Amino acid sequence: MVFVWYCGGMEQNRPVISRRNRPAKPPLTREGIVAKGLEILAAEGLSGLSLRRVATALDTGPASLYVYLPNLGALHAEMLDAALSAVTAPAVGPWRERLKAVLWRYMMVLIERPGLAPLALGTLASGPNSLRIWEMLLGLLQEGGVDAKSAAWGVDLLILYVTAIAAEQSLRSGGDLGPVEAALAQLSPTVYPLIFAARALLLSGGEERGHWALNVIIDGLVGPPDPGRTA
Amino acid sequence: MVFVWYCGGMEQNRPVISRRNRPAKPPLTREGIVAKGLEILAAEGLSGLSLRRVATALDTGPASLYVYLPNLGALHAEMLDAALSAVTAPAVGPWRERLKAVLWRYMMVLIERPGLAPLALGTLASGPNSLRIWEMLLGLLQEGGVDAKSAAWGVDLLILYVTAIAAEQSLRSGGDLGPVEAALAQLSPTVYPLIFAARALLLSGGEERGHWALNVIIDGLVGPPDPGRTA
DNA sequence: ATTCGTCAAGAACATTGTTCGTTAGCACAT
DNA sequence: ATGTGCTAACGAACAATGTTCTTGACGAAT
Repeated sequence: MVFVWYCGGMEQNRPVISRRNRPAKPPLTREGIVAKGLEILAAEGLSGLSLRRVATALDTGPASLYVYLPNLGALHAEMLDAALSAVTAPAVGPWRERLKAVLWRYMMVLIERPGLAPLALGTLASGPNSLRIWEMLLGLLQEGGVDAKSAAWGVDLLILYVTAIAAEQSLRSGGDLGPVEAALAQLSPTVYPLIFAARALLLSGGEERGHWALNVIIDGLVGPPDPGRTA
Repeated sequence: MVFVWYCGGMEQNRPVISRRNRPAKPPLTREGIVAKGLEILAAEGLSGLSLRRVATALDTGPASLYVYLPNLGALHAEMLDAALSAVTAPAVGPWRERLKAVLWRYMMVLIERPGLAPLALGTLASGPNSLRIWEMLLGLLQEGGVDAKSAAWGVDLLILYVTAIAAEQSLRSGGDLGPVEAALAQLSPTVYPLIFAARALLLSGGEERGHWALNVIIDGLVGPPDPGRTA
C-alpha cells in the first residue's frame, strides 16, 4: 500500500506549489470512491450521481477517478456489488422461507437506497457479492427439489424480478407519483371501465404488495407452499 | 404504473400546424418526429437516440422539436406508445391462452426493436395504447376469476415482468455479455460449485426461455393451468 | 543524484438536453 | 392594402455530462 499525503488544492493554481503545506486529505481508494458514490446516491438519487459529483465530493477532479475505475459503468457495478454485501443467508428455517428471506433482503437493499434499484436495472452484476447470492439461490432452489434447468433460469429470473419490483417500489414511495395519479384521475369511465373501477386498488398496497409479489413468483417457480407436491 | 421516474406528459392539447410547406421540406409533425425516433432507435439502439440526432435526421435544429414535445421523456413515451399499437387482442381461445398471447406479443414488440425495452424501463407508458392493454389484461384476469386486488396488482406486475425480461434479453443479445461470460469462465469451481455446475444452463435458452418465464408468472398469479382450481 | 513508475490534477473535447431570442410567414381586424 | 398579433422554425448559447490528454509531483529503486 502506498501512502500519498499530498493533495491538490483548488486555489493557488498559478505558481509552483508545494503540496506539503496543504491540509492532508485521505488518499483515494477504489473503496472510498465507491462508498462516496453510494453516499451521494442515497442523498440525491440516481440523477444526482455523476462522476464529477463524486470527484468534487472527494475534493478532486474527475480525471483522478480514472486511475481506479475504467468508466462510469464500473463505478455503478462496484456500487451495486458493495450494497449487495448486506444480503446475507438466513441460517435456519424451511428452505422456502429462507429463499423468500433472501429475496426480501435483496429487494430491501435496493429499495432502502433511492436510486440503487434503477441503477441495478442497467448494470450487469458480476461482482463477488452477486456471485455469492447466485450460489445461495441456486442452493436453495436445488434444496427445494427444483430441476437443474428451472433452477438456473429461475435464479436469473428471481433476481431480475426482485430488481424490477424494487425499482418500481422505490419510485412509488420516492415521490413523484403525481403524473400517475393525475392520469388515473382524468380517466374516462366509459372508455376504460375496468381501469376506472380498479383505480383505487392500482395504487394501493405498501409492504404487503411486496410480499404478495414475492409469493407470486415463488409459487410460479416451485408451486404453492403446502398442499402442493412435496420434494 | 410501471416506472415513472420520468413521466413526460403526453398531453399537449393545442393543435399545432406546421409551416414548412414552402421550402420543399416536409412539415414537422409530432407523428413524424416519433416515427423518425423509432427509425433511429431501430437502426442505432437507445444510445444512438438523442434529440439532436432526431432533429438532424429531420433536417432541422434541436430547438424545433420543442414545439411539438415538451422534453425528451415525452418523445420516449410517445415512441413507446406508438410501438405498443402492435399489441392486439387475440379474438378467440381460452382466456389463459389469450392472456399469454397478449403478454408474448408485448414482450416481442419490445424485443424486436433494439433499444425499445431499456427505454420502456425508464418511461411511464400512459398513452392510449398502454391504457388499452391495461384494460385488456384486466379483463382477461377477471375473466379467469382472479379477485379484484390480485387482478389490479397483477396487471402492473405482468407488464413490469415482461418489460424487465425484454430489457434483460436486449441487454444480453444487443450489448456486451463480455463481463458475464468472463466472470463465468474464470469462475472457481471450489468457491462457487453450484454456479460452475450450472454455467452452461445459465446462458442457454432462446425463445423457449421466454415461454417458460411467461408460464412461471402466469402460474404464480392464477395457478397451474389444468387440474388446478377453477373459478 | 538520477531515473522511473504511479497517483493526482488541470484543461480540454465531444455530446447531451434545454432555453433564449429572433425571424418569417399566416390569419384576421382595420 | 395595411398593420397587428400569433406562432412554427431556427440559430446560438448554456450548463452539465463522460472521457482523454497532458503535465506535474512524489516515493522508491538504481
